[in-house]
Amino acid sequence: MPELPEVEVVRLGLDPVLTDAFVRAVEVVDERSLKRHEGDSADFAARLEGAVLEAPRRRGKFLWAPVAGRDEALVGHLGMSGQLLVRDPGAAGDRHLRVRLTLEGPRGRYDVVFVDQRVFGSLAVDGLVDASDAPGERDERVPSQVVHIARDPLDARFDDDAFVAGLRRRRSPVKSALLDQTLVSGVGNIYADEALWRARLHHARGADSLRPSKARELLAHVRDVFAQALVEGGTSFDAQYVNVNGQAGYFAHSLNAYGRHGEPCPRCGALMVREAFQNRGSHFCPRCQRRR
DNA sequence: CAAGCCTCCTGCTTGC
DNA sequence: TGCAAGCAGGAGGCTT
Repeated sequence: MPELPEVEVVRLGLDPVLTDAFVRAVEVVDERSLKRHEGDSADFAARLEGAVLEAPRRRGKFLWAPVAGRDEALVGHLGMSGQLLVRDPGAAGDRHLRVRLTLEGPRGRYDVVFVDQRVFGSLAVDGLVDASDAPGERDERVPSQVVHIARDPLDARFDDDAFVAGLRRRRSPVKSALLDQTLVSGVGNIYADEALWRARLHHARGADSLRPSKARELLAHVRDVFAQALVEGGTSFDAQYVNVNGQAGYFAHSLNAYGRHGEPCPRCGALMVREAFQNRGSHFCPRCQRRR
């Protein structure tokens, strides 16, 4: 499931293809993939055709490429199963192709296709609005549908103190707080379980019961696991997540908690457990992640 | 107003 | 063997 490291791998792959690229054609194969676009597919295409795109940005799991000279951007979210792939022009064979962009850029002619099995992801053209949160800050504009998303821990302007304070104000399980994109963005079910395992925290532990030092430690683990996953190209299961060239990342081999139920804890050897938690699965070690 | 549940969706896995 | 229920989960809307 694409979380921050996977989305960042996609952004890095799109950068040379999208930056300064002219949009020659837009083909919407499945309108459901535009559910976050305000107009219809004709409007979506009209706003992009003839436009020039700027370098792709990311906040949390949202990606966008500003349209040069306009106050709007092409926005993408991969949802559960979305992929943005770079293909040769006119290439066929993508089973769940939803949208195709035909581009002409400094690096050549490419199609960027949006492929999405489960249709939880989406593309849109959305207005850019000011999101500066520091005095004197300039050019901090994000799509309107991203305004409520918090900065992610790899953002240079992420405020560690505000995160620690915000986390400890929550009267919810600590995992719920980690998954709340308005507190910290980019964390999904996999990396939440990994960070909690590294911090030896039980997912249901009350966020407000964490000492500031523990909250800070948890944030450091989120950063570490993100950074390591990014280096390893992200986490891939069954080719569900891939980079823009269709290649799988190999961080799945480095997971310590997620999907490891029934196996020994890599730290203490106790059998890992999977437990239903808020409509998802939580994977943890019952010995070194005590609820207290 | 925060917290948590439900829904969107498809394909693979499980169970009868 | 075949079919259907179960399961996976990001995000936003809705309820409590």
